[in-house]
Amino acid sequence: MSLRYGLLGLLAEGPASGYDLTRRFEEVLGPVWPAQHPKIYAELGRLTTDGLIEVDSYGPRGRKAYRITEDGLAAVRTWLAEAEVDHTMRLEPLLRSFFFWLMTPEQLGDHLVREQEFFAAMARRYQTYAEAKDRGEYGHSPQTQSMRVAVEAGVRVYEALAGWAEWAEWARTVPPAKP
Amino acid sequence: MSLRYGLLGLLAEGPASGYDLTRRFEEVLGPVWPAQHPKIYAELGRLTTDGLIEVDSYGPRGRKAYRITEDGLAAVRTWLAEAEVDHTMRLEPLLRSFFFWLMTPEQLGDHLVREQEFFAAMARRYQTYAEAKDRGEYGHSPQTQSMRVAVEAGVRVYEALAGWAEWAEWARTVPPAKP
DNA sequence: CTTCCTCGTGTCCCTAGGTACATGTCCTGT
DNA sequence: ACAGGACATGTACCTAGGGACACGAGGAAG
Repeated sequence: MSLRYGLLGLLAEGPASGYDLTRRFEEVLGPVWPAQHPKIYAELGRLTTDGLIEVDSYGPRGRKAYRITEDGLAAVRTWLAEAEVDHTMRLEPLLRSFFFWLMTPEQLGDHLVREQEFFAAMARRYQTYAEAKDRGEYGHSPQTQSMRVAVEAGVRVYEALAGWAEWAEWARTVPPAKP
Repeated sequence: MSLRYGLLGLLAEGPASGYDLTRRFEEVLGPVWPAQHPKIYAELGRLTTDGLIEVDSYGPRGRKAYRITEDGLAAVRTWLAEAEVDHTMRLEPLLRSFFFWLMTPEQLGDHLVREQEFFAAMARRYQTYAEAKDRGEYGHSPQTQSMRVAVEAGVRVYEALAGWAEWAEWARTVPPAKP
């Protein structure tokens, strides 16, 4: 159901085509909620049938821009305010960490360094966005303020994971003193 | 594919039944990789066919304990060492944050407080595990050391999210000074 | 002795996610 | 003139996830 509300949420900002939404999903929402174009086009069809969105305009190359309806706006708002938050976090790197003891020290060292670098790079990337937003590069609309909040989450979570990988590498190299 | 390797990883620690594995998944791996029993039993069947696990013993009430084979152990090790890490993180609370601007201030305040409490409680829960492990309550086997590393990730990520929710609430109440 | 809970295995089916395939258009640079 | 890339929409199909349904056995407490 989250894809549905993700699309409605994006359309609440203004009309957009399936192609636009696909790009926004991969650029913006990608890391927290991946969605490929086949799913998006299919869901747009269903949303239209349900009257939550409607075609706003037709453009070149068969482009169809959709607009959110009153019902659609009400539906996202209800979801945000009333639907229970799903806190499950599916994170393969953490699943793997349960099985680190099956790796050789060299493999593990390698792995942790690469993971640390990956997470640190992601943290920096979000940090850059955050700074651009704080300089006002994207304006001060409510939407960009929400975006800023989301970006902050990215910075903090990726920094936490980078710190964790570093700590794990340290804990591996310097094992706790045995009594 | 991760469920498959999750099961193999758990079986690498010793024989277990589908029921055991279901409980370990929901107690231990649950927050990072949920799996329900129907999927687990089905995957155990496939793993047996592929010769990666075999039946270790039969118990009361039709209980079947499985044991990992040499091939199975090799398969997890290969996965850990060679398979590309999937970094996608599917996190509904962060998806929602992109759409905070659609909520009323009261709804958002409420939501953020509840989220902050949830994440803080999770962080405390993992902190408790971590402390118990550091006191040596679960021994010092390689498996528990890996578990300790995984738990540390839980503590750090949930603390980061709790801090984020608190920051968001603060940023909401005290908006940045406009130039 | 019976009731109830936990243990224990499994099927069915619907929805969601993801890859591959298919097709056509407009614009830009050479 | 034409080649290549970005724009744009869609179908088909396979796998993964998750809830509902189904059934039965063993053990503990009353």
